[in-house]
Amino acid sequence: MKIATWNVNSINARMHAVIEWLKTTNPDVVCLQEIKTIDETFPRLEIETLGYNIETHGQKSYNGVAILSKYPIEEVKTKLPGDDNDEQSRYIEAIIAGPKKLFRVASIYLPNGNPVFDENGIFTKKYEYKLNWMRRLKDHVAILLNDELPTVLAGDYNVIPGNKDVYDYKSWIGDAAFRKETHFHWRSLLNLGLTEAFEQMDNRPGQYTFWDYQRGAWQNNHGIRIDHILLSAQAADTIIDLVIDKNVRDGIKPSDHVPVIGTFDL
DNA sequence: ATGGTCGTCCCACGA
Repeated sequence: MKIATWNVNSINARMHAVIEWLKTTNPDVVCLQEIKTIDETFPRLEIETLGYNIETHGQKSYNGVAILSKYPIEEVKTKLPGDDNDEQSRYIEAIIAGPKKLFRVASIYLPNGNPVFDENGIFTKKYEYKLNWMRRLKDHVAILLNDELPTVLAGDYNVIPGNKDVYDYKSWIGDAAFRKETHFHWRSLLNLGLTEAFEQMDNRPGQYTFWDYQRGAWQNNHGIRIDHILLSAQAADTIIDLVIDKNVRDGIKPSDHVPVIGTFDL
């Protein structure tokens, strides 16, 4: 069972790359982020032709998440609890009826949070929104873990976990992805008992999932590791492999993120 | 030393 996450930075702009990648990689489940379209204009047909069921939680111009699955998708939820005024489409979870058992998957697009400070030196609404979103995610995941269903929480977390996950950590210390407050909430989430798939399976320094379009970041390997697969104990017990598919960053009209793919005995 | 990106949807804004 291959379960992947990929921030595509617009599904409609990325269709050529996405279709090529689906054909060559043949994942069973894909968590997409930044589809940047409403549900009605998601390019369903071409993806369904490749054998996928599709659930989307879209938004005009910004954000938007989706789950693709070769197996039936059940019990879809698109609201992260804790803020009734939150209009941003950043979360979708579902139960997948896999060949061996049921498991849960969530596609997560955690807020970027920059800029951190306003002109008066206090936290911006954007950074407060990020921190609050992380609190809400932790509270919700705590509830999800109660039913002991294998759970795979995959997405663009906009969090650089440690110094080894960025090309030059000193230049990132003030960034919303690397601040101490962000790291505090990240550890708090993991301390629920989640396993970071990359840390369990690989753990090498310099393994990145995002390279900015600007300043020749890809050519200079100025990357950061911000796309993650977090696992409940029941899912972590079944992981066999974890791959960052960095080759696609070299393709035609690439996303600035590359897929992260976990293989599971599920 | 400096400028250098992309997507959305037409204008800046978000990343």
